[in-house]
Amino acid sequence: MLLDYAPLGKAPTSPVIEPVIQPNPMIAKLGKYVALDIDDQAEICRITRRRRIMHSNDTLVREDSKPQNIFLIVRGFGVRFRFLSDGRRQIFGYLLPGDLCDAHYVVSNECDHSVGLLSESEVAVISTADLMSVMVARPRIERAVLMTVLVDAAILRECLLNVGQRDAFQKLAHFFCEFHARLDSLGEVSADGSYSLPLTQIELADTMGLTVVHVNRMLQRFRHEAILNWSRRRVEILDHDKLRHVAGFNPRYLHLQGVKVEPQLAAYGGHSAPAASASASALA
Amino acid sequence: MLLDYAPLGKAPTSPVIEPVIQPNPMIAKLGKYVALDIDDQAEICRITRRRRIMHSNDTLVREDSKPQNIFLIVRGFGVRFRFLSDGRRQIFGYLLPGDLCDAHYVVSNECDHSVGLLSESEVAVISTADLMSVMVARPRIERAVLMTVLVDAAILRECLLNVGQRDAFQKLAHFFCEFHARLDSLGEVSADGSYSLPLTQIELADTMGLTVVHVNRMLQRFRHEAILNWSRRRVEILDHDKLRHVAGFNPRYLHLQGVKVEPQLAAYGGHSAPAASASASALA
DNA sequence: CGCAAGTTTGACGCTGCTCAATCACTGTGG
DNA sequence: CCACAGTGATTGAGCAGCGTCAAACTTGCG
Repeated sequence: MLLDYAPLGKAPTSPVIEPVIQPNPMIAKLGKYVALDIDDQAEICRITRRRRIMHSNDTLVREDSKPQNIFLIVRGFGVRFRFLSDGRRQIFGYLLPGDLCDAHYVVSNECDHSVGLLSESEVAVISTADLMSVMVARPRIERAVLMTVLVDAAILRECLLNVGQRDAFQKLAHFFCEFHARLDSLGEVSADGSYSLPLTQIELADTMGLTVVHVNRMLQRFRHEAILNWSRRRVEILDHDKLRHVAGFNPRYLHLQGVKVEPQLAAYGGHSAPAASASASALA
Repeated sequence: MLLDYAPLGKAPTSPVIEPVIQPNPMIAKLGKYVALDIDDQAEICRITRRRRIMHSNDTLVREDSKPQNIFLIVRGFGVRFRFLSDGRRQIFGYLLPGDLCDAHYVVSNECDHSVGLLSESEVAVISTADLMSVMVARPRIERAVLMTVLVDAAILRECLLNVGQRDAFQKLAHFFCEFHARLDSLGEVSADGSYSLPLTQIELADTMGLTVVHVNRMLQRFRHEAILNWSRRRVEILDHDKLRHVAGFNPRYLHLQGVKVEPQLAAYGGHSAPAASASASALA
């Protein structure tokens, strides 16, 4: 459901999409939930201007630290996780372009988990103070952030269901379905249905509460049953129906439904000069 | 027990603490995160005025339905859960007095899970339209709702860690620690450290992804090791240190820290000076 | 080229599941 | 007042899914 805030800018003079200055994945993401007006978009551009290129295995946020900054994934792939004292690790979820990592510090600036990167990534560095003041000044942005947090929670619930109730084979099937859906909505799935996933089997194991050895055996089973092929950081889905069936997958919880944005629109969901934005009109 | 006085009649007697006539668990809860002014509180009272007494096993929200109302637990005990097609059930969490069930419908009014009651409960019935408009009109309330959603997500992450990484004995230990902490912050733990928990072993099993049989055996082990006693819907902690040690429990994720409110203050909105100024400065 | 990280394989064993029966408690109706 | 049913708790025997340990192999990278 989208809130119908009236855009404050003047009405569009033509249905033609305005020229775009800067593609901004945060606008693309938040715009899925709330129709942002031109000033909202400008503010988002402003606070996400500071960019940094970071590398695989870099840590964005360390557990127990009190960061002054919040990060946004612009390009790349992040993980949320926590270690137990005995070395076991639970992965809580993955961050894709447009994902904020994370709004959580608004509650308490002490982190209850770490965030790392799984590939070379471009991140926007947002000062917490900036984000806070923008959220106070621009209710639509606060609402959109609330929405993303709610969707994250839905993903987390699904993950809990997965880890708690399904067997190893089903867990993996569900995992691959989820990433297919999420990456597809970002336009990151190739025409042949394959997608790149920069994880190791260790991450898969730590996501589902399994061991690497067992994950490996299940992957072999997927290959053997001609359902799916995982190799060199790429997932190739051979039989999507069978995969969905094994997983019992229902993408509803991802809340990607009607709002799948065309790749070029998503990329250009950014700051446009005088009139209503592409994403706002797509959502009206 | 909870009567519906209008709080507007009395003026604040001091510049810091604005007395609230009516004990309202939603105010108590939201007030932990954001300093609500007297008008915020009045609005909350207004939208939570419609009350209903409901029974154990009643369903508040059914998966796939499109509810027009959001419920708030005033007194009692709720569960969030979802069934899989083969009858397995995952419990996502429990709702205690003050908990909203749930803000989730703000994103999409279709529910991805059900909510039921585990004891006779008093619930406030809030129309989604009311909640939405109050959140738009009163940014502090929206912020506070965002906070509660973030805390819920933190609880969910901890639960995932629990289910994914710990063995059955540790899972249960952690569960009992969490409820000790949450109920303690509501003043629901007796002096001897015991608390009432209206669940069956079936619920415990469906919470941790175990079978009833195994849960039962673990409970016997807790008894045998003189750590904890579970009988007739009551948890009696015999050795709190040992329990915490087994669980590896760190209550940080609950975000109950400084803000633990004295029972009588909780009734009055938790609006004590230091906590209020702390969260107020966060908003400034 | 050589090392480190990740993947794959095999043997073995434990944690937790399945199935199935019995027991305890509570509320119901005759 | 008791028979009865329904729900939950408890027990036992047997077993399998997944973990552990250990080693070999493969890939990527400096």
